[in-house]
Amino acid sequence: MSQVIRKQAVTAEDVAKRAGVSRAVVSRALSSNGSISLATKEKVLRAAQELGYQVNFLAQGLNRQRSHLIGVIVARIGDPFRSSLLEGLLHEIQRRGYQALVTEITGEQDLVTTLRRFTQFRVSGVIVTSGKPPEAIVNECVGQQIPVVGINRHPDIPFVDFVCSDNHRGAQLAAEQLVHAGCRRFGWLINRNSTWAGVMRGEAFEHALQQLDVDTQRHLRWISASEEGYDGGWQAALNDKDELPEGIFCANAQLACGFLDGMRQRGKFAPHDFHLIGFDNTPQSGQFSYQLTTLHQDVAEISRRALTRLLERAKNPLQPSRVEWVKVELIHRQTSPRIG
Amino acid sequence: MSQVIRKQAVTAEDVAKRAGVSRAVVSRALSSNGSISLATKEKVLRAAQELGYQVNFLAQGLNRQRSHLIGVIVARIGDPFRSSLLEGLLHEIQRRGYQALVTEITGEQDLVTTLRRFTQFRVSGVIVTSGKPPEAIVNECVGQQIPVVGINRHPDIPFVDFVCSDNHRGAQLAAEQLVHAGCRRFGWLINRNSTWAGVMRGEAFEHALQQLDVDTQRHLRWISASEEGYDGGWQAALNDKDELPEGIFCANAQLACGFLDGMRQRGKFAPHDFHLIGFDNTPQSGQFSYQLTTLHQDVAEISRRALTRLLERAKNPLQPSRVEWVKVELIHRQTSPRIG
DNA sequence: TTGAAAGCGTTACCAA
DNA sequence: TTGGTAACGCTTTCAA
Repeated sequence: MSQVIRKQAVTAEDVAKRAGVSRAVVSRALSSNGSISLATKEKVLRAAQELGYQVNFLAQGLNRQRSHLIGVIVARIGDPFRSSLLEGLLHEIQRRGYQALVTEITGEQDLVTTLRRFTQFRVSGVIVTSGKPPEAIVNECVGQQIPVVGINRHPDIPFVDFVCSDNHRGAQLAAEQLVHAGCRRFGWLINRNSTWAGVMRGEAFEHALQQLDVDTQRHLRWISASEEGYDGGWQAALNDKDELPEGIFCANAQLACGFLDGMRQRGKFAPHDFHLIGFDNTPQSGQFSYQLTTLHQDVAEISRRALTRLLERAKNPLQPSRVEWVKVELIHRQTSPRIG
Repeated sequence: MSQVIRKQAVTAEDVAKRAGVSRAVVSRALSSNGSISLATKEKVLRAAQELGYQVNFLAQGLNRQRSHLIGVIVARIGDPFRSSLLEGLLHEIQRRGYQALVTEITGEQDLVTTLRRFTQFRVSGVIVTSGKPPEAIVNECVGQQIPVVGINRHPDIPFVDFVCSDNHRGAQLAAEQLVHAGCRRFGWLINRNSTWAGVMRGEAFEHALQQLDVDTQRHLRWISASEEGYDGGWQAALNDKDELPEGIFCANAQLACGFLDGMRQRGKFAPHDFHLIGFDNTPQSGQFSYQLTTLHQDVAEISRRALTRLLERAKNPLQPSRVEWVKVELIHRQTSPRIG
């Protein structure tokens, strides 16, 4: 039979009493901070165990001026890539003994509110995976010694670190694959109001094609989607009435899947009628119905690096801003098969 | 030029000094808790504004014995339905002025750790979307007056509320659709170690078929997937060598998409060779390549109800456990088209 | 090594 | 209506 016993939480005071020592000793025993004899330490730990003592993180954080919380800013987690990034971050945050505070923002203005709220909780760090926080509010964080790291964001804020997939290399791999596959006319598919990462991939793609002697003025065409995600790609495929390029590179996976489906609807198939390479390598892109050739973003590695940067900067807040480029890998699937 | 000014956070003391009042008055002015004259209130608010004062939530929480945090337990957010549920919950939590503490668990044993950690932050409530927490630890929460609500979980813990999609009604709608579409032999696709919700859908499906005069002993067959998600469905389709049922109901969307693809691989297509109805209505199920007929789970409504339950129970912790069934809707798409 | 005591920033009770 | 003050539970300095 289940019994609910209403009880006050056990405090350090209780443990101290039971172990016959002072509150201070209890604190030392549990935080291994300050000297204590092995005997008393064990005595205290046993007492704590017996009483089921749990530190009150609010009190601890108040005293230390820092909680064990890490704030994470996300957006549109319905998007498979974003949810897998969040998953990676949660995993890493928890692995290192922190607890994630997650906020989903829907517009840039939410960023200020959110960041401010994070500071009110005295977070140990902030991870921004979406939006571009105004420098003023980021400086408030920096001023309060709260490390901030941006993921796949434009690295242009002092004292903030950035971890990005290597878009440059990714675009290069895509360009090489398409050129070697024999494509001569190219397309670059991206939605309006794309993120910095998307824009960068496009520029890098153009540059990489030029390096491969493609006359991008004549043979590279931009295909613009009016909205983001699957629907954007779908619409773009249906609306684009110009000649279909032979090799298309796309800013992300969702857009690519939508485009692929839109083209199917029009009776055009990859790789027969065109080649298509996406970005992200979401689970969906590997499914039977898509089999999208794509650049893989190493979410686990990105997450690890983000946390490492955060903890590094906590130790040394004023070190110069660092940018880390995480390796990407070309996954060969049906929409642009491996050559040779 | 950006300037980082290192500064201590502004405290209520600072505001008090500036407004020429006591700390206590500042607290009242901001929390509208306790009496205060309009004049002084405005004076204080102005001072707070000028100094950019932000309440320290750690201190506030310590004093009030309750933070503005709500703990959310999730798993496998790579799964589209789960990420959209999380999205709905985050939205609702933020809308009500709380902050979400999110933990992803990978096994049942993480639940205890997580729940305990939530209590250490003195959360205002806990939302469990995955796993089955041991009653003992839930009772610890209840004992500390922390409301707990389960989503799509088996409602069997005292003093805990539950919000579930109406699986019973969903299965009934599916059965009716399939029967009316002329199916005579039925299949029920689910993965081993399914959640309670999945199992319930299966039982309800069987029951609904019986109500429609189907001899389920002879004409309902279970198709079991050895793993969950898309891959589970895919494998099930490839491995299942018995006669293909005419009408198949599936425990969730991912499994259904995988099954659909696996069948395609085998040269079988819906709705030509069989009908298929899934659950969840994830974005993917509406895409051109799947067009899955499916039961829609109203994530927004589920989230709203969950929060409402939580706040209700905070006021009245010992009220009897409540279960709310949220309406589901059959979305007619290609894998089992609307009849007539 | 240990304990006393001074915070950490709020809130809430109780007098005034 | 207001201000003083005692919590809230923990950490850390400083003496002992």
